[in-house]
Amino acid sequence: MSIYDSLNEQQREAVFHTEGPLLILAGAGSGKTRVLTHRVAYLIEEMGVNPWNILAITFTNKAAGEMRERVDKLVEYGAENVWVSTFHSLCVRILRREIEYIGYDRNFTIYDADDQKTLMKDVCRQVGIDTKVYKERMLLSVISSAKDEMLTPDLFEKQAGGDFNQLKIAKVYREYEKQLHANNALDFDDLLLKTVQLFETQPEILNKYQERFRYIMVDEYQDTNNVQFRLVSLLAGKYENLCVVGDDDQSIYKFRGANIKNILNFEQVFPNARVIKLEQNYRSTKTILDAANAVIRHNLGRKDKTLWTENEEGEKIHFSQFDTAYDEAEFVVGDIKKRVGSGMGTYQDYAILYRTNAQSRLFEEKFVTAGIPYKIVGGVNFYARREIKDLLAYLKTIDNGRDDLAVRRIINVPKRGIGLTTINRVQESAQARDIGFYEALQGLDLIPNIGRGASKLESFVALIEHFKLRVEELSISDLLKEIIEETGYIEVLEAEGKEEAEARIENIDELITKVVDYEDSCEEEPTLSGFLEEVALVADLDSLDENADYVVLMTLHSAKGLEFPYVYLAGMEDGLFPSYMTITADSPEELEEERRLCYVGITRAMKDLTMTCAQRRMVRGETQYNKTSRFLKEIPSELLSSGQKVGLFEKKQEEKKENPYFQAKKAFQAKPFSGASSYKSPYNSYGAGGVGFQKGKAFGTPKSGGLDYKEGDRVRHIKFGEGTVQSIVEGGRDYEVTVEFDQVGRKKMFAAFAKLKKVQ
DNA sequence: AATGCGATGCCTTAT
DNA sequence: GCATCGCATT
Repeated sequence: MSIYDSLNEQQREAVFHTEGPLLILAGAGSGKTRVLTHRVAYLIEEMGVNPWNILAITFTNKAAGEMRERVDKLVEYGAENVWVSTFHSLCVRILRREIEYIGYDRNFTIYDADDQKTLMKDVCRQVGIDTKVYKERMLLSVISSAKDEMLTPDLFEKQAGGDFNQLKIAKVYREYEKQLHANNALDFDDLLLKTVQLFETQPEILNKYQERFRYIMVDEYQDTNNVQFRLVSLLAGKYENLCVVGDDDQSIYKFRGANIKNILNFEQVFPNARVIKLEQNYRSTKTILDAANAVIRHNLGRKDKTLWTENEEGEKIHFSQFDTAYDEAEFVVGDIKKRVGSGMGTYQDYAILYRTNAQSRLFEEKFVTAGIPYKIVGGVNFYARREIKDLLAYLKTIDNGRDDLAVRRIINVPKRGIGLTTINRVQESAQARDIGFYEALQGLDLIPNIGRGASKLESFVALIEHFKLRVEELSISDLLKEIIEETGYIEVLEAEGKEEAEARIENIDELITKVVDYEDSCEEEPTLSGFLEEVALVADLDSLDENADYVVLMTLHSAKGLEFPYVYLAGMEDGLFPSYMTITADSPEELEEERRLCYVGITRAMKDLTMTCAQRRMVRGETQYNKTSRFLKEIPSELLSSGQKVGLFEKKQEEKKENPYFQAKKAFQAKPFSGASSYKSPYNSYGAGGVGFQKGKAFGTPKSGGLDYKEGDRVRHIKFGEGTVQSIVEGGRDYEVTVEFDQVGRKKMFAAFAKLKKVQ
C-alpha cells in the first residue's frame, strides 16, 4: 500500500511522468493539487531527486502555503527544501541576490498600483502631459502590456512608427522607467521582466538557476502571461523537466495579460510534451457539474473535454430573482442563517461570490444586522490604506533612502509645516543636480530660496537619520513603535477624535501585530527589507483562515482554486455579469472570458448552488434595471428549481438611512462581527503630549506596570472578539500578550495597542 | 500653509 | 455613492 494507490489512473500517470515536458489539463475539482503534491513526493522519494532541485510555482501565496503544507505531510523528510513560491516572490528572491548585475541596488523597493499612479502623475507633469487627456490608468496599462511583451522604451518607440499618440506614450514610458530606476524601485511587472532580463544577459547566472531548478512545476498555467512564459522557458530550457497544470476553461485573467495560447500551444512549443487530461471531478454533485458543462459548452475554441463525476445527483440549483439588490442580500443572508440553524453545516461552509467588489456592501450590512460572522476578501487592500501606507513609507525611507516617493509622502505627515512650495524647491534642486530627493535634503545649504523651510527640513532629516541608527538596535516592531511615538502619528489621529480616526488607529495596531507575526514566523533573520517585501506581495486572499467560522464573501476572480459546500452566486444580471463593458464591447472573446468566470463560479460549489439576481440595483448612485444574466439561460431548466420571483416592496429604503451602522462604517471592512456596535475605545484619556508607550497607563492599561487581566483570563478585543489569555511576557517597553481567540485563533499582540478588556 | 468646498469622474476583475 | 482634485478662503 503506497500513497499513490489512492490516485486514479490519469493522476498516477501524471505523477509518474517525471522526465521531460508534461501538460496536465486538469478540469475543475479533478484533484490537481493532489497530483502536484504527490508528484513532488514521488520525485523525492522514488526518483531520488534532491528536494533542493524542485521548484513549484503558484499564483497566490495562499496556494503556495497550502501546497507547502500538503507536501510537508506527504514527504517524510527534505520537503522544506523544495521551493514553493509565487512567480513574484520567486523573482524577488532571485533579484535580491543578483539584481546588481543589471544596475539596481539589492534593497530595491516594490511599487504597488497606488505608488505607480503617484509616480505616473509626477511623470506626466514633467513631460508636460495633461492627465485629463491621457489618463494615468490608461498610460500605466499600456506600459504594463509593453512590459509584458518585453518592449523597452526604445523598442516601444520604434514600434510606434510615426503615430503621434504612441510616440507620446513612449516618452512617458521612458521617463517612468527613468524615475523608477532613480528611486531604486521596481513595479510588479518589473519583478518578472527584470528577472528575465537578468537571465538573458547573464548566461552564467541563468545556468546557475537552471542547475538549481531541475524539476519545475507551474500551477494555474492558463493564467501565465508572456513574461512568465518566457521566465519558465528560460529556467526549464536546460533540462526541460517542466510540468504545467492548467485548465483553459478557467482562464480568467486576460485583462492582466494572461495568454491562453501558453496552454493551447504548449505542445507546439515543446514538441515532445506529454499531455494528460484529468476529467473526473471529485468536488461537485452531478447537477452542479451538468450546469457548469452546459454553460461552458457555449464557448468556442477550447480544448475538448468533458468533466464527469461519480458523485450523487444532489439538489437542484436554486434560482430567485428579486426586486432590488437589498432584497437579494436579505434573502441570501437569511437563507444562510436558516440553513445553518437547521444543521446544514457551519458558517465556514458558505461563500457568496459576485462579479464586483462593490456588491459586498449590501451583504455586509445584512450580515451585521443579522449578527452572522463574515469575512470580505479583497476590495481595498489592508496595505493600501492611508495610515498603513504612511507608516510603511517611513520604513521604506529608512530602508532605501532613494525611494523619493516614500520620502515625499511622509515629509509633511504628520503635518510639520513643510509646504508644497518648499517641497518643490527641493525637488527642483535635486533634479538640477541629478540627485535623489532625500540626498538633496541632506545638503540643504545648496538649495536656493528655502529660507524659512530649512529648519523644519533639517529636523525631518535628523528624525530619519535617528531612525536609521536605531535600525541596528531595535526589532522591526520596536522601530515601528518608535516611529509612531516620535512622529506622534497616533496622537494626531487621536486629536481628531473622529470615528474614522479610531478605526485608523485600529489598523495601525493591526499593522504592529503583522510585524510581530512576521518576526515570529520568519524563517531567516527578520529584516526590514524582508518585511516590506512580504507586505508588497501579499494578497488579501492570503489571509483566509479555514479554521475560523465565518461566511466568506469575495469576487469570482478571488474564488478560483477554492471550494465551498454551499455557494451563492449573486448578481446574475446582464450588465453586471456579464459586465456592461463586455456586452457593449461586442467582442466574443471578452464575453467568453466572462463565461469562463461563470464556469469557475459554478464549479466552486460542492453540494449546493444558489443563484440570485435583482431587477434593479443602485450602481454608482444611479438605479439600473437589469435582465437576468444570459449565462443563467444557458443552464437547462431541468437543473433549476423554482425560479420564482420574490419581492419585498419599497420599505427598505427608509431603514437604510436610519441604520446607525451606516455612519459607523465607512471604508473599513473585515470588521468585527462580534462587536460591531461597541466601538468605544479606552483612548479617551490620552492627549497629554509626548506620552511614551512604556507608560501603559496612557494607553488604557490602568495600573502602571500592570494589566487588569492575567493568564487564563477571558478578554475581549475590539476586532478579534473574545478569547483566553495564554501568556503575558514582559518585553522591553511593553507587555507581549498571547491570546487564543474563539473566532480567529491565536494572536500575539502588545498590550499597549491591543486594548484588551477583561470579561467576567 | 491648512482648511473647506464644490466639481468631477469613475470601478470590473488583481499579483 | 464616493473619493479625489483644484480652487478659494483664512
